[in-house]
Amino acid sequence: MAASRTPAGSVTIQDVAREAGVSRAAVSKVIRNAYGVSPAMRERVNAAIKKLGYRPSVSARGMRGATYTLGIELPEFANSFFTRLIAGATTAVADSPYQLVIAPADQTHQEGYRAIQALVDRQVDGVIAVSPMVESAWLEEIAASTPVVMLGRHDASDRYDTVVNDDAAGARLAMRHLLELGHRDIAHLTSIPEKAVIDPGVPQVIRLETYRAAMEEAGLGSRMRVVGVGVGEAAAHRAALAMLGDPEPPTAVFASHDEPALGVLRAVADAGLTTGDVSVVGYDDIEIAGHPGISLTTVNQDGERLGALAARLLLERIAGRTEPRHEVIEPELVVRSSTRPPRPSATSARLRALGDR
Amino acid sequence: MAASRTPAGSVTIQDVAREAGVSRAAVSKVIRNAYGVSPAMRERVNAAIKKLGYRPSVSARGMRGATYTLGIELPEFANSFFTRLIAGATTAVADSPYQLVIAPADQTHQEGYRAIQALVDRQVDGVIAVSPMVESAWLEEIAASTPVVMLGRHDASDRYDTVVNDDAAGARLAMRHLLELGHRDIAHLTSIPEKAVIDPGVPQVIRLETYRAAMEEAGLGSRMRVVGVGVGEAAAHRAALAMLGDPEPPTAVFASHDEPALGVLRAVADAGLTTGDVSVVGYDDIEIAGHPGISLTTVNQDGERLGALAARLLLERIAGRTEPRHEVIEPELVVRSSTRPPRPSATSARLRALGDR
DNA sequence: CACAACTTGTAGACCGATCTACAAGAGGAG
DNA sequence: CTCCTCTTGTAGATCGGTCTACAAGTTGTG
Repeated sequence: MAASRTPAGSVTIQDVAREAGVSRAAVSKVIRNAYGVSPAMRERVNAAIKKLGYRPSVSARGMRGATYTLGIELPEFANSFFTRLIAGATTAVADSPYQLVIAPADQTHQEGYRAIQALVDRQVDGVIAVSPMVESAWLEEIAASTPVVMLGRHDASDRYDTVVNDDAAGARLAMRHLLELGHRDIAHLTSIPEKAVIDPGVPQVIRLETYRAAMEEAGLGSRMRVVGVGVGEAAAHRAALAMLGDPEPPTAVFASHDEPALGVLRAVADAGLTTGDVSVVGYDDIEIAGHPGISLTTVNQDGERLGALAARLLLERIAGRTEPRHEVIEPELVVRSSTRPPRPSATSARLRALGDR
Repeated sequence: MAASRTPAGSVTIQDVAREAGVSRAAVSKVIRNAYGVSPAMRERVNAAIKKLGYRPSVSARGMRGATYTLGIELPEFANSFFTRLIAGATTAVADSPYQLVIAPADQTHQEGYRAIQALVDRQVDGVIAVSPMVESAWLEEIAASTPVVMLGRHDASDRYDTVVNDDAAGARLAMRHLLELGHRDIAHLTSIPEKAVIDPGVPQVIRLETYRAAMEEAGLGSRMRVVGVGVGEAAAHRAALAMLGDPEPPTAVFASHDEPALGVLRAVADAGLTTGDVSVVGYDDIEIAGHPGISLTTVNQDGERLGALAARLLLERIAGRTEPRHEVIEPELVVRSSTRPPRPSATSARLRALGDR
């Protein structure tokens, strides 16, 4: 009952060959721009292709040659930073014969593996992956047969390429900004779940370590406060509300990403406070951060540039490059109105009152 | 020099057959859960599969059978409504053997065709598409060989399924809300570009027509004001700024999507006004709309539900259903603080002054 | 005990491309 | 004119699965 998968309309290379009066091999040569084709034959074949509306089967191609498909594994779509990557990659491959295909991976731990494997199973010619959580050894195994570019990984393997922004530098910018404004009670809200075991080299970990180092350097080691929430705005909102209810709440929060930073902003508003009371810094510079209603100070890592660069590296690998490349992009601090100098006395009094009730 | 595409590690069905001491056909049966397999053989084969780490090649499978791949064509990632669809579809196929794969299509006109075609070329078992712009006739041709579910299309074909929200009802909710607040000068900002020729049946068109009808019904036909901007927040921002500079600016703006509504909000802030001066209503209820800094009144069309429903319909089609199904989801108005009663005298005076300078 | 019906596994064609090896013909050199 | 090289096109193996047809064995029935 199910419709036939190859209906009458489906035209194969054989049909084109018959129409043009040549062999299958000849048609194959023409569509691949291979050597050994006379202009006359090329023309006849192209005419036949056009006339019949022929489209090569990617599956059949994949069995021997290339699929002209690049796979991107993405762990999250809610965070618009990730979607910027796609925009960058899309434009980078726009006038290549390659088609981009995205495999969504849920936040859960195993999903990164599943999605990348699914792409490899589908014979993509190369993979760009954004899961910082998968093991390096496993990736190297994949990379042995399929070119791989990893985004946001600081562990430099010589089997795959990496593109990262300098998370240490970015986090330093954020912390210096808060310290220069005069903040001393600076909390860090990280997307690393409490008590999770995680590779070092993951952006969040580097941002966390940089926070710690900056606090120590400033002689504020005793005032460090790190809250590990998972992924998502909602979790950050809850954690921030709890934090603001503390007897001694922080005067500034540095969040590991913009998304949780939005949650903090929401919590600040919910608590009847403003960013004059509690400064907030994010990381990513997602689109909405610049909106006047949000106006979040954050660290910009140019997502489109990262995505485009990753795509270019992947194309180079496919073209034959084997020496690894590891690109680092410099982040920039974007100061908006979510960060202000602290109001020491008034604020702490007011917040203490809030904590008491 | 390029790495071999099928390295030493690549294990085929033949290897598994040898390891288990059975035929290729037997292994094939086991992995497809086909009839005619004894428990003993199943066990041996599964053990061999596990031992060798065998993964079936999707390309090879695609040549005869299924690829267990569902394709989603998406025109936009910046708009988080679209990404919600993915979340819904992902959960809907989570415990099916199918893998979701997304093909990005740029905003430009031809891109929808290109992306859908790319998916079909890759032998996906079914397609969910969100491009309202592609021609129905072309889609029906595609649908003849590959099951298709269209999102956000009101033209009910009997060759493919559709899932839409009731755009007319949603737009009516928005308009009624503004009218009940007392607004009379209501402008409509639509993502339809000026002077574009577009299928009726496209959500934006239906929202536009509903706006017109509501204005006429309320006796405000002469006060209709429609501005066609393209896609994107920035374009809406520019258009809104121009509109607010008018001698007689509107007291409320109904935008065809949340994204341009954000642009209007930004323009309102830039002009030194608030939503007390100019009310704004969007459509989609994207995540950020609920944030206190934005607090946009909008029409919620449950993206996740739409996506999940589309995926379910697609799975049904793949399973053999041939009668078309056309699902309509009822939207809901979400009132937040971006809509307030108009301030007739003060506002117009102030705005007029603004227009004069 | 003969024959039917069912179960279990295999052989081999097939899907639609790519790609190697080679044949036929054209042009050039000596 | 012969031999060599280069160009142009073809035949046919090959990729890794699926699936049909069938053989062999097992169980049931009258």
